Amino acid sequence: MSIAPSAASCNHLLAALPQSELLQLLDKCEAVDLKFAEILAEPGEPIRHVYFPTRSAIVLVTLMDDRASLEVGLVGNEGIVGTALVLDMAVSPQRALVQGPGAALRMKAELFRQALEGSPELQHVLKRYVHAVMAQLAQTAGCTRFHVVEARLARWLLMTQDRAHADSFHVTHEFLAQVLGVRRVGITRAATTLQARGLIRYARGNITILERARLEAAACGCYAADKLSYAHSMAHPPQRPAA
Amino acid sequence: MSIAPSAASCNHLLAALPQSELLQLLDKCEAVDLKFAEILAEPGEPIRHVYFPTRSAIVLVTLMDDRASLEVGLVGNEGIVGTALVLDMAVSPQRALVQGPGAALRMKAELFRQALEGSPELQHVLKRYVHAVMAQLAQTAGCTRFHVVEARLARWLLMTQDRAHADSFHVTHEFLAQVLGVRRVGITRAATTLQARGLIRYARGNITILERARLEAAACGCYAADKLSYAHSMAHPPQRPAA
DNA sequence: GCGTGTCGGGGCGTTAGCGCACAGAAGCGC
DNA sequence: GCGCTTCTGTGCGCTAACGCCCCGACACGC
Repeated sequence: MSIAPSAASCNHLLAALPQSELLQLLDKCEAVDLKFAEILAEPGEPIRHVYFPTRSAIVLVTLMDDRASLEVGLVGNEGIVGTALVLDMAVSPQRALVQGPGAALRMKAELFRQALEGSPELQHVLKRYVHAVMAQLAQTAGCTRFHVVEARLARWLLMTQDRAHADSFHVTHEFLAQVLGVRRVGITRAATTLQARGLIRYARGNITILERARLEAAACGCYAADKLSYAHSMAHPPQRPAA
Repeated sequence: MSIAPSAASCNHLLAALPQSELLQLLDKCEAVDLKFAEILAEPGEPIRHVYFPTRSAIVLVTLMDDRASLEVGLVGNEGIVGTALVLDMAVSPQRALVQGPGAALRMKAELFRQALEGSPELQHVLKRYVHAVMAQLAQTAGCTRFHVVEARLARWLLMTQDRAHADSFHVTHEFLAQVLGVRRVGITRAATTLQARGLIRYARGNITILERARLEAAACGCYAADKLSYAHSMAHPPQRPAA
């Protein structure tokens, strides 16, 4: 099975690789179609595949006591699911849950590990991505602590839009509550306000972003901070640090 | 200047290295004595040195809008300050602040980068440490969201005790408030309760842990979870993943 | 058409933590 | 010993979010 490099380069990490490396990698990948609510990894369990989303979005969720959970990462076509492997670990620390169904490339963990070992370029790109994830994680932690639900919701919608590449997508209040670590009612309130202000529209799980610019204004600064930090982490990805 | 390997191996990461690698590394290190409240790194600024604490503790703090800040990491003799370098990045995403003054080894960033490039062993150990840090970051994010100040304070004291290797250390309520991202008064309340229950004692910035076992019971499960997760990440550190 | 499940909305009392302001107490320099 | 600074304790009103429970509305399958 052969995957067109053009399709693969929807993923920014893959796109950052030199053509030759990319082709080698694609040889070991298979194209998959991720279904909504599919679980790609469970905390404590060995990682079987890594995923390069091309047109899909995955949330990383940390599970606390029983009912409580919290999003600690959002992966779209700028990233990869399975960062633990980059850090020489075999098991996932979080649950990876498909939120935006769609296309992704996946690769068996063992093949990925080998590819990594053989390619300093790949290592470099992925290490920088891991750095971006860490920075985002720290930002999210602060955001969760200090910002109100409405602003956090706005931020999340923007981040998702960036990753889903669509103005509208499927997410219920219930799901958002899990992700943001609040009650469903909290989401309802915040979403109602945003809708009343004409920034979004939603009905039965389908959310549409109407006015992106104003939604950005409604979000906390974390959204902008994240973008900046990501851009900074991934700047000049094809170069080795020695360069 | 030569540093005794015995002193160096107070740091778990260094201790995990083969003797030959360790000696090479120590050659490029210098022993320093970190002062309380010293700032080792600022967000956005290039990292000048990495630090291997041997008998000191450093907090990593993410700065939000102006007054607000939040601890996102605690580094003692199990870790290193400057993980960004392991991920091929040159700048620190957070502020690194000395909380427990004491001895550390430090190394110029450039020498460290070279050492890293020349030693897969070192890379391996550090990558696994980065993984542990990430896992802890996710845990902390959830903890900050869901757990009450008292439990979080208990957890923090335990973690600090583990890193400071002393039953008593210097931290004011004000400092703790910054670190846990709450008001000073919130700390006062929680600390008063813990003191009334006989778990700790404090006076003018000097906190003493009296009953560790009961303090562990007062802390949220995150403390235990962290320990487990760290142990898991650092298991078999000297082996390559291929082994 | 009708039931059933999913989704969104509302109410009500409770609570953890906030912001602010002030007061006592212990250490430190001079 | 005096005064300043740092550290800790208290009071008060406020608010974001909680837990719980129920209702209406829409959608889909039969």
